[in-house]
Amino acid sequence: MTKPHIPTKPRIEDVAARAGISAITVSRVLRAPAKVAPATRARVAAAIEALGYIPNLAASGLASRRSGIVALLVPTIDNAVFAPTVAGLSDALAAAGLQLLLGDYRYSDEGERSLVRALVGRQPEALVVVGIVRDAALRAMLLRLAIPVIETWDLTEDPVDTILGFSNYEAGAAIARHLLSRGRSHLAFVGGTDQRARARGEGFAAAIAAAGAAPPRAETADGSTIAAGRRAAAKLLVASPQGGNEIIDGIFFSSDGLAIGGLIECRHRGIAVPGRVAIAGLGDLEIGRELSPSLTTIAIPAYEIGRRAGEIVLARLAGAPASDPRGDPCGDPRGSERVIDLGFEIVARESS
Amino acid sequence: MTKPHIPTKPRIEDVAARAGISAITVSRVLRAPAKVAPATRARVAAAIEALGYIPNLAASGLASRRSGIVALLVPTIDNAVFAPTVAGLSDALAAAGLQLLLGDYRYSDEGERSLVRALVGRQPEALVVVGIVRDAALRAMLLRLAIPVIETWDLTEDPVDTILGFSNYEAGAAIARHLLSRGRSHLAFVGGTDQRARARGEGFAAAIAAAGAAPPRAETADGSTIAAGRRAAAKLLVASPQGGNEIIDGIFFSSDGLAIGGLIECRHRGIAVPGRVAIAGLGDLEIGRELSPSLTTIAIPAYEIGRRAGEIVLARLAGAPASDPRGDPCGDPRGSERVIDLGFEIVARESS
DNA sequence: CTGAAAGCGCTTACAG
DNA sequence: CTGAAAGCGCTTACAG
Repeated sequence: MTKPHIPTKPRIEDVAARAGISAITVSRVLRAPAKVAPATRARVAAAIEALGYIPNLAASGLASRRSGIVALLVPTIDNAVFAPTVAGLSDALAAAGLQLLLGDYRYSDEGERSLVRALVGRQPEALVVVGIVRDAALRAMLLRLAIPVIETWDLTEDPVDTILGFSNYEAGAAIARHLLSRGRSHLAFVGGTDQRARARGEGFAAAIAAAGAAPPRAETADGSTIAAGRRAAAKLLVASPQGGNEIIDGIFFSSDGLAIGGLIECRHRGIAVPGRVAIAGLGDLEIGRELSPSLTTIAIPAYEIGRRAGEIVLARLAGAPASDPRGDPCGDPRGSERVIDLGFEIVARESS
Repeated sequence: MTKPHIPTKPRIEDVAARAGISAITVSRVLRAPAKVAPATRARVAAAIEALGYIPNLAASGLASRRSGIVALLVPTIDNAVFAPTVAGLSDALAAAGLQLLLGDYRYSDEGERSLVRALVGRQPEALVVVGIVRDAALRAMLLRLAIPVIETWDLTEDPVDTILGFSNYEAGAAIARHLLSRGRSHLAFVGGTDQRARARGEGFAAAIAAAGAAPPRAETADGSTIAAGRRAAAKLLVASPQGGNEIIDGIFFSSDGLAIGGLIECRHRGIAVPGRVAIAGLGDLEIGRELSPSLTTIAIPAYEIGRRAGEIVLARLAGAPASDPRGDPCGDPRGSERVIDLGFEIVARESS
């Protein structure tokens, strides 16, 4: 008596043979079990179990033209502020059995292009991007793809498809008004070079101009580390030769990581916060709440952005129409919005 | 004169037709350009460019049996300590054109099983896991898969295939000895419920026992948040009814996030660190270096773990043999090591 | 240096 | 409720 042969990598045919039926019925048990007789279903299940069969999702996706993949493009995975967005998206998609293919382009334009090509090659059913796709060729490519493309963490009037987030420009403006309302008049901005940080800086400067205050000084920071924040703060806090009039009394850092560096640099230099200088960041990291002084920040609904992006993807895959790119007010009333503002919140704490 | 039709989703056949050659030659241009005549290559490149052709990687993987995917399984993406490992792996794989498929099982055993099945269904060429695979059925499945499986962030004598990391048990023991050497005698451990945190706690307790000191108290923490660290610290710092003899003078938290919570709870309660209680964590987060007092911690080569894991995967895919599971000392001398200890480092700072 | 044939492991209509 | 045929978009030997 020989043991039945168990193939190392069983295919659907092996399961079918063992269950004494055809491959197509095995496929049905996996995809539409209600259409299969209970007895057959049980035999197939037993065969799957016995063989340890795991469907080849690449083959399945090729045949069905549904990959079961949603691609997510982030500037960098190594930034705590995006983690909740990834988690929110992952939660929303997991419920529908969709897998997340994560690409991290390290804030490089060239990296973004080649990464999108690599991700798109996997035939994702939708693409979620942290940020706005600016490259014209890339936009054109995504448009032709005809899959849902959800841009996030920003707003624009002409998204590729749908954008979901908040206005970085308005966030910068709001924190400027907050600092001005606290009596600060010599403000500075510390930000990264990415588009969102720049927009925050522009809004910050615009609100200051609108209030008639002195234009803000600006320092560039690499990344979102505490060390980068310290370096930028150090440059700003060196007393200028012109004297007291030029002394900065409020700094907005484009992210909490940088702002914490600012807080720490002030402590090291014996500069009182908020006594002599007020400090604010963005992201509402947990540590900012716990420091002394606690950090004023702009809270972003990061998890919510991810979750809503996932829900929009699911609705679209389930057949909801894309919104009308022409913005026709008489268009299909079911057409979803193209621009969804989830807002932000100024969280005033001890540092301002 | 009609414009040539450009298909929405061009296939390799469309490119071939436009270049006036066969599909197989297009495939060669993509995979082995040196084998194609330069003139042909140029025509194909022009056609690819004109059509915006992006190869279907699912079809390509199915035909070639090489998916170009490496799967990475992490307990949670929402934990800063693993981010460098993801980055290191991503860096190593990107150089070889391999894509990272990231799965996040949220510390749930059931989630781990179903996630592994989903990842494996994509036919990854290797699997990297943060942690040790303990589930016997899962181990058996991975063994049958016959792909490289690299477990990380821990050590064990019987990895599925290869393990790369450090001894969590020894890390706990080392930090216990450090605290004892600082004259601390009433120690406590705060840790999560995951396997690695438990191992750290066991090593901690064992070293304390070996030194003849009082056994450590232990508190469980959920996750790795500052808030969880504060809660656990608060329980430990309540003076016990028995009086001074029971007062804890040193706490090891299984991660820096928790330890920072401990630091903050002490500050709120007016408990001197390290005066009355010493505090230590694990992970060497940037913030720990900058706090006052700065945080004593166990530095883990997290980026290095990811990068080395990637290099091992690449070597194996390039044909390096798997090490002999039987550990035969006379076996193939090229066989790579099964257990690679990258060590850890006690970073003594002000908090201890 | 280039191509015709076969096949990777599935699913989609279509029949019955 | 179940199955035979055709095909998803590629690549692998094999020829020439």
